Amino acid sequence: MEGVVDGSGAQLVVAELVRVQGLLRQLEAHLSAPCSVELCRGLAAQIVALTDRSIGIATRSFSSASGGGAHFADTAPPMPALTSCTPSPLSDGSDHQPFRTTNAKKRKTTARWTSQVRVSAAGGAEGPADDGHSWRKYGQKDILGAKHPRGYYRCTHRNTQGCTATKQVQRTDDDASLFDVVYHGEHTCRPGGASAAAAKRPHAQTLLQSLSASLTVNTDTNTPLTPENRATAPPLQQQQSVSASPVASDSYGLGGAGYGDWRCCDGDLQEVVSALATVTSAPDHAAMDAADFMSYCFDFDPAVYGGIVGTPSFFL
DNA sequence: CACATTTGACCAGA
DNA sequence: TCTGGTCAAATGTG
Repeated sequence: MEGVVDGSGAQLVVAELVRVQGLLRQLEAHLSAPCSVELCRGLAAQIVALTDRSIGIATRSFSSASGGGAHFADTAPPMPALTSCTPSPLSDGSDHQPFRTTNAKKRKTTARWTSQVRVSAAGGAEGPADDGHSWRKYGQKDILGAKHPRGYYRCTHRNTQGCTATKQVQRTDDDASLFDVVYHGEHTCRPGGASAAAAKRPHAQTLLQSLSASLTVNTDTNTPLTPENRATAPPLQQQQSVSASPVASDSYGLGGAGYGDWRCCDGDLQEVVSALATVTSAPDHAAMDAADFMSYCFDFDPAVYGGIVGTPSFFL
């Protein structure tokens, strides 16, 4: 793995995971016998808080590592979750292009963006590390006030698979080894380089997705928070955890228990326990360093993505 | 030959 | 009018 993680951070993460596991066992014991809902709720809240802390530790540990190829977004903005990107026509109707029917040069609205990350160059390469998708450069612009031009990329499979994902890459002014990468839309094609990394974490996505859904329900309607009903959900800040972790605070669901009107659903606690227990009892989890933990729990691998950190895709 | 990159021009929103 | 996002012809590469 390319990313270098300091040992103290990894130890902290492991220690936190051990505590999570202990709480899960307590919760399991309470669930097997009649118990106070409030007690279970309290345990669940502790588990959530510990999970957030673990993620935060892993993030900080990873970002402070020196010499590695990975850097985390230091100012990751809150990310509006877009369930789909508006397909843009492949041709438009400018005056001198008779085959165009609509205007594709129309500037996209800011609401279309999905994530912004800061990544490092791969081993001194000219651009950021491979992010697992294949991109085709379609433009470059000098940006006012910026030292370096901005490159515009779209998914190579735009025409063959209708994938509308695009990204913008710009070298940062203050550190030439760092790049700001803004992704638009979502990939509807199959990634290439990420497949190997995905194979390393066979069930983490599914488990954490169900965990997220289980932890976050509307207490008025008793319905889980889903991409479909998210539009009617309360403001994002009511769903966020108090963790300072950029990953956790940008995520829906995990930090949702106990905050705002969206609380842990008692009936789903068993599922939560099962999901968290599986994650924390993952093979060799005790030997995981921070990077491995992040890789296992979230949909990215520093070795593949060069340290990209955004909202895990399954939270979008 | 197919595909990717470069680059000047076009265009719409601010 | 300025700025930034996109187009598309020209060019490069394997």
